[in-house]
Amino acid sequence: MPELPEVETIVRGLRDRVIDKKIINTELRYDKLFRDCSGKILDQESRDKFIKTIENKRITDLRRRGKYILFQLEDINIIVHLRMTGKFSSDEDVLNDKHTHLVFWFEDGTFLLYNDIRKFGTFQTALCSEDILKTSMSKLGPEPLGEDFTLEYLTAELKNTKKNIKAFLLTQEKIAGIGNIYADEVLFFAKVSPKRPGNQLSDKEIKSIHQGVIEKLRMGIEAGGASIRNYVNESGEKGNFQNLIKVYGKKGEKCQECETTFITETVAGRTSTWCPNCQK
DNA sequence: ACTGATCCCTGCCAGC
DNA sequence: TGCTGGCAGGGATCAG
Repeated sequence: MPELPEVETIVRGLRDRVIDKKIINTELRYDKLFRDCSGKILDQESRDKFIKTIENKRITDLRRRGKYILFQLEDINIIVHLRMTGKFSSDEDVLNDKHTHLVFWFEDGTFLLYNDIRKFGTFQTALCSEDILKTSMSKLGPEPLGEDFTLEYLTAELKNTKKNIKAFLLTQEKIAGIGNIYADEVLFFAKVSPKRPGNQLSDKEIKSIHQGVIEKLRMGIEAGGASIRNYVNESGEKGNFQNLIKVYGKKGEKCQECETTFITETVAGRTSTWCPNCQK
């Protein structure tokens, strides 16, 4: 599942491939893919209109914000969220795959396709900059690898919440880009149980969580993401972070630090795995 | 302020 | 073998 490091890997790989390319045709095969800025599925008329609007536009920029990918097409924006299984590819073998839902054809004969087995991914259209402000992307909290994610910020937010730390880490409005894998890994790193309320964490624990967020996400990017299930980057390559995972998904396995058997339970509505001995 | 359920969707796996 | 049911998962949304 693409989280910040996976999305970052994809965007880095895609930039050279699509920036400055002019779209001459948009082949949409799944009616529910496009949404408006509030997330509502576009009806046929709006869809057709939008596709017409981006015809002959150039992709002028491609950026990541949290887990979102922002395509800038001159004056128009498309905000993509890959959710669980969304992928971009330029592989001809995938063109006719039954899960390929969109193909952008470029002037130079190349193409970019979007493939998504579970169809959870979304393409939000933002026709003007005011539209962007209405999307959930603009409600995101600080980038965890940016300068706004300071220890002071994290401390203030955590002291002020009764929410358990796992739920907090997954709240995109507080920190952008963390999902279930990196949340579990960060908490193992920080030796904190996912169930601990934010306002009961010590300064030392908050510092470890802060450090863990930065360290684990950096490791994830460096490894080219985590290929759990079927994540591959824009070139169809797997990442390596799955080999560096210490706790996520290791139900019934033993902690490599202390040999205690991990606990797996639903916390914050997500399957969570942790070491009851190391993580207090 | 926060929790929990529901929805979207398909692949996969266990059980019969 | 082939069916069925349950589960996984991000995030929006809504009820409590």
